[in-house]
Amino acid sequence: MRARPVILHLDLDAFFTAVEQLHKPSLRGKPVVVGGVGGRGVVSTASYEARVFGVRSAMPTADARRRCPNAAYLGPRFEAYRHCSVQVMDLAREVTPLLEQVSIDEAYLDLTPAHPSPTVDEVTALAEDLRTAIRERTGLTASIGAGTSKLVAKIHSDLAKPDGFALVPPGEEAATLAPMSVRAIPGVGPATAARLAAHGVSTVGRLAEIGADECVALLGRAHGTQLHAFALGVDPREVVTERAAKSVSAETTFPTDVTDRGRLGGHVSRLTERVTDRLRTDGLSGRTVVLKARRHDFSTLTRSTTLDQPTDDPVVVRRHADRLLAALDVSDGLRLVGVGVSGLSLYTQPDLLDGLLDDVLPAPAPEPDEDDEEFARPDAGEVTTEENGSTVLVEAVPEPTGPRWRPGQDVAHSEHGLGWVQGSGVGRVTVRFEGPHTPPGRIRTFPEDDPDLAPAPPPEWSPLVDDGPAADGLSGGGGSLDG
DNA sequence: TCTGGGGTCCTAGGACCC
DNA sequence: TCTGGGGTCCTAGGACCC
Repeated sequence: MRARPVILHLDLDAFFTAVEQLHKPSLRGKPVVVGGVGGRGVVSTASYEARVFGVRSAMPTADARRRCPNAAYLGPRFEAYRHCSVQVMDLAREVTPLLEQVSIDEAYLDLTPAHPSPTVDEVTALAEDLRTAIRERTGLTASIGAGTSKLVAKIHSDLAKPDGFALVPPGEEAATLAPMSVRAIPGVGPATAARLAAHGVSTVGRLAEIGADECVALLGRAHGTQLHAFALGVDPREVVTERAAKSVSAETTFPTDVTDRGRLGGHVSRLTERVTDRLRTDGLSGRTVVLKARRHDFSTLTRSTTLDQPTDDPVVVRRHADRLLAALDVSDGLRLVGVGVSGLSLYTQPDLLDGLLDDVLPAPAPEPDEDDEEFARPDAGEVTTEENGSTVLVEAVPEPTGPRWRPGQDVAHSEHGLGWVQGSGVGRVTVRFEGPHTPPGRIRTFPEDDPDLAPAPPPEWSPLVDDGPAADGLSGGGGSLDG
């Protein structure tokens, strides 16, 4: 049996908004919210300045705007976030190769390979050196938790936020967790917490006391067993560098509910395209096609079919998704549709039987497809593809073109240079001209279709450039995210 | 206030097989 | 004629996480 490892949990602070403040000097020290900016958008990340007003992740953006009208509301720029994430993870892998990235801004590090049994002081030095390297090389702040398991590391990176470090010495796990709320345990959400509360359990220590059997009776076999072990500070989960994907999916929420089957079919088509594109990029095929629908009352339905052979063919996936949609009652309107493929494997097999079935159950005829005002689409053409020897007519599926300019978007102007979209509407777009290493920039407004204005790639923050005191909200001690 | 999009894991019931 | 248990696969829904 393996000795207890030392595990770090690395978590970037308010990651999306931190990148925005890094790239947009005028937003440093100000409330910033990244998320959906449309009527049904929700908050992905609120900067610490916005959290003061009660803005939180997963809150409807409309609610956030009421609480904090003066914040900058920006759509996400995933390309920029991914780039920063890669830089951070590369720095972390210099500490240990045994790194498990769990999301764009989070990773577990097992120190064992390079440091088999480090002292508390050594772990502290490694973690603080990594935090310093991340700040100096990327301009971002990270929090780190350390302990003998993923559980205590994760809980303590959270407690260390923002821009901090927290360590639980070996042997002190259970005592450290005991006074905490059960909600501190990852996996205990509102429903589980309510169940436990109904039985008088609100702290981790109390959860440990009630015993495994009662835990299982309350929460089910798997969840109950694991949660009781967690409450005792026991977590045997290992850090693994790679994990195989189990499913690939895409979904979209409409600005207003949709009842028209033709339009729903058009969306299913585009979603299918996105899913199969990603399957093919990753060299994956899947046997189960899943259609997801959310109704006007927010209830969610899923319908699935499992094929004899795995597929990555958009024609095949779309045909099954269409059939699943056709069997659904949409008369009350849907607010969301999604398409997914699961039961993934690494290879593709020709879909012979599926082609035969197609002759018996023809796909519904494509209906005319108009679109919501917010997603006006260019004219759809038609293409034909060869499938199993017969020619099938397939509706061409152009991506919906969103509004031309999105808040936060990077742009270049032929005369004024690089900047970002502050807002747009009524035929105009407002741009602030600044970059990571300029002072806060000036605002100019242009016609929406100004030929001198074009989308631009994300800017890059570089440690080699000195911003100078005027624009420098980031260097030095705490960074821009405190408070 | 009215709820995104990408995932993972678990449960439960029914079909089917031995 | 009535009654078994276990295992696997499939489908649907729900909790949870970032």
